[in-house]
Order: sequence, then structure tokens, then C-alpha cells
Amino acid sequence: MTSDYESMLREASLRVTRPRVAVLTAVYDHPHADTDTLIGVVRAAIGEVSHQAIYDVLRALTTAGLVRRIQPANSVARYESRVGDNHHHIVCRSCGVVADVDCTVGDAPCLTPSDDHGFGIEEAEVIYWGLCPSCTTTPVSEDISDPGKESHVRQS
Amino acid sequence: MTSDYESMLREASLRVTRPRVAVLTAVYDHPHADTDTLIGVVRAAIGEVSHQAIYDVLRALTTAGLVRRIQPANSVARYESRVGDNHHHIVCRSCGVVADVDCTVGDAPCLTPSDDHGFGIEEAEVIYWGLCPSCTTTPVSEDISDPGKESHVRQS
DNA sequence: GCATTTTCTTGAATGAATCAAGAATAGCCC
DNA sequence: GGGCTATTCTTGATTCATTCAAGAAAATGC
Repeated sequence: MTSDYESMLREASLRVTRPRVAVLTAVYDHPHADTDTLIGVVRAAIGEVSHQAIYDVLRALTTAGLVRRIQPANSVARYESRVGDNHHHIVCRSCGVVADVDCTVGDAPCLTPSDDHGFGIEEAEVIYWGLCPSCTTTPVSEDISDPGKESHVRQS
Repeated sequence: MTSDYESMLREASLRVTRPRVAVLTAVYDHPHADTDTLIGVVRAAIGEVSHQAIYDVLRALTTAGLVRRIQPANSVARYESRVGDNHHHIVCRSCGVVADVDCTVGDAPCLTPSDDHGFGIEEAEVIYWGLCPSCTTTPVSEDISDPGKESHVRQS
């Protein structure tokens, strides 16, 4: 397992360090987790690591294409290990939980704008907004845009 | 003009105040502008107004459905006046400028997820990422995710 | 006009994320 | 294996969009 992640790092021309292997492992084990959650997971795995190191590692991994960063409106940055398969996301308006949605048309980009305004389009990102099953039956009092509340569908 | 915006506010059961009319006007005149830009526009129009008032007004207008808030990853909140027509956006990865894209399939939601995971889907948001014409010919040195730089395609 | 409710002002606080400088370490050559 | 150099991590401060809080001001309904 660990050696797999080491190989991934090496193949991406990234130096292999304990924090990097731990962060990569954490992102694979906890899809859509935010930075703070990942810091907790990494520290539980290998002991104290500075938050700055986690930020640096996540940036390096994202730049290298080993993880993907997603950031729905009103949410902090989240990371996932599924890369390069053009899948999309459903985000709960109430608790902010994220679920994957496969592209209905396969791996190829499934969307083309009606008018690209001269932009060179590289990617079409789709975010479906709605209520997760849990929030449908047990509504959370406040909207996700209100701070000070924690999702009841916590990434484990 | 002003009376139109006043009517809009009244019809939304919002009290008519100078800051609200000015913010509504500013959003109509400067589509996709960020909060800071709007603060500048509003102050140029009606004199000193607290930034907190602008935040409050934008929240009220957004909640009332008079304006729409968009927030692409790595960007601050932006506001636009086109609401209810299900259009989407192209965002420049380099300078962050935003352009509108009409829904190719008309006003109805043009997307349905392959598996909604039990979520009640309310909206499909599409963000196309790419390079705007200006950044294609005059590349900006750094990515939008890097701070400390201002778009060369400033709103207004 | 006046009372009531909402909104705006003032000023402080929050929190994710970044910056900066020095210490530690991975990878490479001998 | 030992040392060199670039990269990475630690420590601690800082930034900045946004929010919180409490009181002053203004808008609507009677």
C-alpha cells in the first residue's frame, strides 16, 4: 500500500516524504475531506505535522495531478483521489456533504458551451446542488453559508 | 431606472433604501463584479457606505432572488443580475474573468445526474474553465490561485 | 407624525490560506 | 557510506474576505 503511494510520488517526480505519503493516503481514504480533516488524519497516522506542510503537500499533489481539489461555493477546499475521469459532484446545500456523479456520456467531456466567447475551454465542471438524504429527513436549521456549524455527515 | 429598481425591491418585500438601490444598480451595471468592486461603484454613486451594509444588502438581494451569487474556486464572491434563466459561466483560469454561457437546451435544467445518490437535486451549475482571449495572447505569469495579483480584465 | 421593525454604522473578530526565514531531509555523486 | 545541494518542513506571523455584535438611523404602517 504505502509502496504504491511512494511509486505514485516518484512517478510524478515528487520526493517521497512521510508527510506526502500520509497526505496521499489520507486523501484516498477520505474522499472529499477538507484540509482540516486531512490534517487530523495525517497527524493520527504519523504524529505532529505542521499545517503549513499539509497545505504545501496538497498543493504539490494537486499540481502534479495526483489529487484533485474541489471547492464548491461557501465551502472550504476539499480534495479527492479520483482524477482524470471527468466525474462531477452533488453537494448538499444544507450540510455540505459531497458525493461523486459519473459523467453520463463516459470519460469524454460531456459538455460543450453554446458560445465560448473566444475562451479556450479546457474543462467543464458540473456541480449539482440539492439536499442529501440525511438532510431531507432531518433538516439542518441553517444553510451551509452560515458558519459555526458542522456537517452531521462528517467525512470519517 | 431608479424607480424600476425600487419596484423590484418592493415586489420582493424589501425596504427601499439608498444603499439597496445603489447596490442593485451596480450589480446590473457590472455583471460578475466582486464585492470589493461593488463597494467602490456604490460609494462613487451615493457616497460613503459601510462595507458591512454592502455585505448585508448583497445577502438580502441574493436571498430574495434579485441577484445571483457565484463563486468559482479560488475566487471571491461575485454577483450578477441574470437570475432564473439557468445560464452558466466560463471562467478564465488565468485572470478569473467570467462570461455568461446560455444553456444549450433552453431554460429548463439541462442536466440530470446519472445517479443522484438519493439527493434531491435542485440545480445543476456548470462552470467551464479555460483561458480568455486576452490571456491566450498575453499570458499572465501566475495562476488565478496565486494571490496578490489583479485581473487585467477588471470589471467596470 | 409616531411607534415598530428593519437596516446601517462602527469597530472588532474569525478563520482559511498564505508568506517568510531558517532547520531538516531526500536524492545524487563520489 | 559520507557529503553536497535543492527541496521540503517547522515555526510564527500575516493577509484578507467575510462575519459578528451593539447601538444609531431610517423606512414602513397606522
